Amino acid sequence: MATFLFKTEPGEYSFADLQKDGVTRWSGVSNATALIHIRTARAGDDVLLYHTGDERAIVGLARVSKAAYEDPDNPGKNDRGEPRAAVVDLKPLKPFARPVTLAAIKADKRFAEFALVKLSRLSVMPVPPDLDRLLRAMGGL
DNA sequence: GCCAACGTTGGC
DNA sequence: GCCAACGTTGGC
Repeated sequence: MATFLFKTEPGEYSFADLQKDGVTRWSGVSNATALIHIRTARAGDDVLLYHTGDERAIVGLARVSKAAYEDPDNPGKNDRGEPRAAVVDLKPLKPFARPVTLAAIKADKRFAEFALVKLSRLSVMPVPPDLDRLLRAMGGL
């Protein structure tokens, strides 16, 4: 099972909103690289939710409850026959006991090659298993 | 508010 | 196909 990191602007949709909703369709990803990653998401995969803007921290753990599918509100295929706009359904698992800040991640050399650090504009990225374990430990999970 | 680091668009 | 101009994201 894979783990991903999804970014969100908490003023638009926060982990608390996800907890309130119970399940949500994660739509609006338009960046080509982010779409490549989200298309690989399967039911049961985990998602670390990161708040951009003022918070800049991983705040919660969520789970993919429905694998990547074509966004019904933005249908169409790309030239490889994949959904042009891919979405997943996401449900909350639990908030981090301690949010893991971007500053803490950047301060740790083990994260030097992590996409969150290297590709600051990428909104959906895979989390390697070793970094996944580290982040959960740092977050008090 | 600024701007670095991208991605996208359109003229050629 | 190249690249200048423009737009966007998100950290600072």
